[in-house]
Amino acid sequence: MIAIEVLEKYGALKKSFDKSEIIFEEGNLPTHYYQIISGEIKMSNYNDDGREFIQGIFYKDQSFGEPPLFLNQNYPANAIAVENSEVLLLPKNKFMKLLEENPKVSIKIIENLAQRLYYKSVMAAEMSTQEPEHRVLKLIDHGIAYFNFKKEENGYLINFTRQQIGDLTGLRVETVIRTIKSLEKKGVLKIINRKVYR
Amino acid sequence: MIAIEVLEKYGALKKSFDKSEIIFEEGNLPTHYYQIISGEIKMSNYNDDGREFIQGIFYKDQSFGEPPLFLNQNYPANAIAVENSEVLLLPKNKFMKLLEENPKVSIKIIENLAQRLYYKSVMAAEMSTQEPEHRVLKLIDHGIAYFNFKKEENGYLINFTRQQIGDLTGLRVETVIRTIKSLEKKGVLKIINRKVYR
DNA sequence: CTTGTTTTATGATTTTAATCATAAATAGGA
DNA sequence: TCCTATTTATGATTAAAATCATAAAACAAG
Repeated sequence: MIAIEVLEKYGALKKSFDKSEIIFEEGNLPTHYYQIISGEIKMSNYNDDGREFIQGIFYKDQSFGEPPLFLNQNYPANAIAVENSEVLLLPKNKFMKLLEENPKVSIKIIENLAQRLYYKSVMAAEMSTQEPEHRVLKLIDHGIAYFNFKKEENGYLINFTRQQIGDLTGLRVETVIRTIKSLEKKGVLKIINRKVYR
Repeated sequence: MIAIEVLEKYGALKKSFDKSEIIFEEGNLPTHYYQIISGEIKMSNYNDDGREFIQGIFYKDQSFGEPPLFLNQNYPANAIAVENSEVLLLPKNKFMKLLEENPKVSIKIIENLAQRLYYKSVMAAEMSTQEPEHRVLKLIDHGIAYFNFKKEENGYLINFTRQQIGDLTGLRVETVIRTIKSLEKKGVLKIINRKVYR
């Protein structure tokens, strides 16, 4: 998103997070801008009885957690490293200075937020009104464009577990497993030794 | 959001929409920035069997439909006037010029998008994992802060129909009616001649 | 290489909101 | 003011995904 040199110029520091390590927690006030150098970070909520909902998964060069930073509101979700990851942290006041002095960066931020809002709009409509097959397929097709699914000989490899797909679509693992099976039977995707291709 | 004089300086024109009139449709490419002068606009989707999902409801001084404008993507939803409304329209190229020449406006846009993303994050988590009572209550409490619910002697008047609440939360009217009844019985809100107060 | 954990898998049962049916109350328009 | 459409309301039934139970396969860690 923002060039690393620019971030470092304003005083950003690199920090490493082990797999499963928490980066920030729901309910806390934001203090930094976060941008991923390497690894994979998820933002998610846990409801009253421990069920997870994944707000989004972020990769190299992507930022996360800005909305509450701009609004001075508490984080609505947790950020957790899915893999060992390196993240650049820039304190809020320095980040705001960076923005003021680099109007082009503001445009980049706008485009990024717009992109995420677009994804949320599409998924919200799906999740509220559509049946499981529709939901899962929409997530997968969206993922091809926005998550880092890689094209292989059998199609795009959907490198999400069934559980992750469930947590992203609001479905249960068993339902996802059955849904994917049914989608395969209909020929819209392939399962090759348990991996899903589209 | 953006001062009317500034918008007009860049060539924005006022346009009136009658109740139920369509402002733009899902699938079309954005051409303008829209900001409400008066009235009420909803953005919503219709799924395969005609069921509606309301993405958001917007009032005086609010803008809508920017994400696809910034991304050059098709609108993911329709915009329809809920009441007779007046809207300022600014063509995309002039809007982009305005942004470039007024960095402070960019910050405003960022804050606005951040706000909407925050709402969507909260509602997405609710809609995917929580039971109807939780969902409806979250929408109402969110609405007190962000929709224009007005404080009256009995509390905040939730000026949504049961159907609208359903379309915003992904529930059916009957379920919303029963849920609201049950919430009243628990004492968390009031129903006074069919109107809901919180 | 062994062991513990995660992921995928399947069948049976239950729960819960959707659906269907019907109607009264209210609001809005002619 | 009357008529029509919308909104609220309630009961009965159904359908669909969640839940529960159980297990094999794959993977990761030591």
